[in-house]
Amino acid sequence: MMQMEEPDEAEINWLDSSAGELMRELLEEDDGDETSATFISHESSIVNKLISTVYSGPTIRDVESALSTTLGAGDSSCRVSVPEKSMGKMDSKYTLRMKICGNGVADDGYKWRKYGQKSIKNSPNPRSYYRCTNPRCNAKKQVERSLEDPETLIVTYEGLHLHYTSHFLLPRPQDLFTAACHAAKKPKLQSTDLHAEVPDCVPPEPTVHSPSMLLMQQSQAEARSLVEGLDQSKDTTDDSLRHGLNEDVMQRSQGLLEDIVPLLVRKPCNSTIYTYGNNLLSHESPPSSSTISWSPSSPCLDVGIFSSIL
DNA sequence: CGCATTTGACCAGCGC
DNA sequence: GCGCTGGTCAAATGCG
Repeated sequence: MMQMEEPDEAEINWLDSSAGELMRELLEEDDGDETSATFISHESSIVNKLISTVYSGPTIRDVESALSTTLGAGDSSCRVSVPEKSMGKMDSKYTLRMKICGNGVADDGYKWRKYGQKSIKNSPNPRSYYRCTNPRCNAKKQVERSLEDPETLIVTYEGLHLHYTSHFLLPRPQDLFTAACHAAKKPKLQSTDLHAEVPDCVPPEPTVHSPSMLLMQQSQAEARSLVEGLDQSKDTTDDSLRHGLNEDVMQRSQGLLEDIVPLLVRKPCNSTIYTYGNNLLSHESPPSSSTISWSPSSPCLDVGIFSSIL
């Protein structure tokens, strides 16, 4: 990995301790022999408290983390880079530069509605304004072609996705089979259609290698990784809570990082060479099925865990 | 018919 | 205060 700007350790530590303290506080409110049913009844309050307390939005660090762990080896048809000017900013607005992928659309796993287009001064390329189609979500993005390289899109994300991507709604493996069959029959490209994400690498048959199944496997691996991270970081975590998390996260989580890092950033057209700042990196090893990395000090990914329970 | 996109109008912020 | 610019709104239009 290249030289990176050090994260704000003080902020991370504060957020982490806040999350830990809140979790302990919430657990201490329990009577100790809580059933999973009552655990479920506490989910909303736990999630709300955690979100309102520790979630400060996705950071460039999260984007970088996702990039560093999810991209494998391959061609350079699609690249993602984070401009250095965005580094170190801990707000919810960040800019990505990405090479135009096969279909020419910067699909990122979310469904966006275009609400405006504006020609920008000193730029021959208009800027398009998109808003997440989910009414509960305030996420927005701006897309414009780079002035220097017309094949590069400059995508500025703003706001948070407080919901699942549509593929989260494929709740069970048996449903995935049906969904995959349906997807294979429906060639229309949707921003949420995984065929648009990986158009050349997946056979249309709903096999275990179909996009949905791969995503399911990856998501479950991610969830497993996250729960393990929770296990290790919270020694005082109640067993029933951990069990409930395990069950729920593993059964119902259809991906976690999507709420923070757009899917394209995580899996940009199955490409494997990406840039970060001015550095070009290539990965020799193939993508693994369990690609997410999680640090207990990352409050944003903590939210990923609990939002998956909603 | 419902939904997404287009596009001109409108508004707010900023610099002079 | 005025003009410029970027961002958003909303009616019109297109498409499946």
